[in-house]
Amino acid sequence: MPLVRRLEEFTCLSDADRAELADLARQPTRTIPARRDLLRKGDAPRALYLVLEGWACHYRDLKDGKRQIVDFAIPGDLCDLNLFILDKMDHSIGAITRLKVAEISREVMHRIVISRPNITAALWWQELVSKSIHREWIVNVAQRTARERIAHLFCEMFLRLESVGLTDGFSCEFAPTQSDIADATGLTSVHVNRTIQELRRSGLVTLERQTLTIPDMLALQGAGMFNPEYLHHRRLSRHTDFGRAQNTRIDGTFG
Amino acid sequence: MPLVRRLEEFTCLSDADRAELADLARQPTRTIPARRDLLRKGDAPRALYLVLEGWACHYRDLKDGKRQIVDFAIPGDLCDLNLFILDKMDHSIGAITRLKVAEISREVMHRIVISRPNITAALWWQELVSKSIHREWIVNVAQRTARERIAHLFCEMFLRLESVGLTDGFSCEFAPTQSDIADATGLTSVHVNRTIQELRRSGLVTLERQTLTIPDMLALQGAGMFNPEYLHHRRLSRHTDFGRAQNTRIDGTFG
DNA sequence: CGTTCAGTTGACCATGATCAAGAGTGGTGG
DNA sequence: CCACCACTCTTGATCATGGTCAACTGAACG
Repeated sequence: MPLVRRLEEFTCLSDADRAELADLARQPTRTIPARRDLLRKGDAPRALYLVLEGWACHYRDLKDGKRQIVDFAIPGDLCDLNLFILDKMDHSIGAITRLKVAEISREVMHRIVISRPNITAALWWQELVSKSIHREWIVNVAQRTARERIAHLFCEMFLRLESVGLTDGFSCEFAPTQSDIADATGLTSVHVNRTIQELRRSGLVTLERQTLTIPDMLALQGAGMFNPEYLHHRRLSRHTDFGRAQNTRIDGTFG
Repeated sequence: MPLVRRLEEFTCLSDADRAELADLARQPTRTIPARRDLLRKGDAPRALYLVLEGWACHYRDLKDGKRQIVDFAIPGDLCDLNLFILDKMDHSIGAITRLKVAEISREVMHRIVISRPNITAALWWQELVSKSIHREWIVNVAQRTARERIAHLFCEMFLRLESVGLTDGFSCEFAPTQSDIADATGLTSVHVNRTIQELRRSGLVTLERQTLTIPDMLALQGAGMFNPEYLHHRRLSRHTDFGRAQNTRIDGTFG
C-alpha cells in the first residue's frame, strides 16, 4: 500500500488507521489509458483521486501550445486536496502511463476528517510537502543548468519512488518520455536528449525502456545540486548522504 | 485589515469571525528591519507569522551564492501554515522593507481551529492559493521570456495588493529592487534593468521610487501572458478582463 | 508491414549571462 | 552642512547555453 508507506514518512499510524487507508483503495476505482487526462483545467470535480498504479503529471497549458509540467504523481499521491476548497481546477492532470486511481467521495473524506485525526494531519502533511516540492521546482528551472535540472529530477523521483517501495536496488521505473522531461524542466526535447546522453557518458545514469538506474546516487546528487531535505522524508534513504551515515550506525554492532 | 479582506475573497465572514481576526493582529507583534531574515532555513519556529505591514519574500539559497525568491509576502499573508505540521523550515523568509508581523501562538491557533471553522477553512484556502501561485511561478520561469516574466510579476503583485486594498488607482507600492526581481524571475539584474526600460518605453509600466503604475492593465496582462484565474480571487478586479465585463453588468442599469 | 511516436543528430541562431565600469541616490557621521 | 560610503540603477561589449528547424533511425503495435 503506497499510501500507507507514504503517510508513515510523517507519522506512526495505528492498525485502525491502516485499515481505514486500505478501505480507501477499495473505493470505486477508475482506470485511465496512457496519455489521457484525468482532470482538466476548469473542471469542478467532486471526488478526490488517489493514485494506485502508474504515473501522472500535473500541468498547465500555455496559449502558444507549450506545456509546463509542474509535478509528477506516483502511487500514493493524492490529486488534490484543493477539490474541497477551491471551486475549480487551476491546472490539468494527465496520465503518463495507464493509470489506476481510487475515487474518494466527499462523504468518505468527511468521515476520515471527523474520525481519524491522525490521517487528516498526514494528508495535510502531504499537501505541504508537495508545496515544498513546487518551491524546489521553481529553483530548479530558474537557477540550474540543463544537466543539473535533469539530474535533480532523476534524484527526486527515485527517492519519491523509494519512499513508497517502488525501487529495486539502484533502479526504478521512469515513465516520462524525454519530451515529458523537457516539459517538466523547461527545456526542449532535443536538448534533453543531448543532456541525457551526456549524463549517460559520465556514467551517472542509465535510462532505457522506462528503467532508470542510478549507480551512484551521491554522485548524481552532486551533479544536480540535489539536497533531499525539501522532500521532508523522515525515514532515510539508503541512497542519501545522511541516510548512509545513519544506516551505518543503525546497522553497526557498536551502536 | 488586510487579512479580513484577503479571506473574504474566499468566504463571507461573520462579525464574530472578523472580531477574532482583529484579535490576531493584536497578538504580540514584531518589527523587523529591512533586509533582515524573519525565519531562516532549518529553523523550527513555534509561532505563525501574519504580515501586518511591509513586504517580505520566501527564498532559497543555493550553494553557489545564488538566491531564488519563490514568493513574495504582503500584508494579509501568512507565513506559513507548515509550522504546525513540518518540523523545520525548508526555506527562509526575509524582510524586503521594514516588516511588521503578528506572532500567532500555537494555542491561539488551536483555539481558532476549534471554534471558528469558517476561518480555518479560509486559512487552508489561503494555503492552497499560495500553492497555485507556486505553480504559476514554475510556468513563469520555465516558459516565458524576460519581458513576459517581469510583466507577469507586476500583474500578479498589483492584483494581490488590490485584493487587500493596497492599491491607489493605477498605482501601488512595489518594494523589491531590480535585484530582487531578478532573483524572483531567474534573470540577472542587468537583464531585468534592460527589460524594465523596454517595458517603460512601451508605455506599459512606470516604476520609480518603489511606486509601480500600470496605466493599462489589460495591455500588461497581454504582454505577460497573464491570466488571473490562478489567484482564485472571487471579488473581481476593476483591472481584469472578466472584472470589467462583470462590472459593466453590475454597474449598468439594465441588469 | 506500414504508421506512429520516441529518440537521435546536425547546422545555425538568439536570448539572456557575464564582466566591467560608471552614475544617481540616500543615509550616516564628523 | 557636507563628505563619504553603500547600494541601486544604468550602460557597453562579448560570450555561451540552450532554442529552432529539419531530417533520419528505430522500436512498438495494430
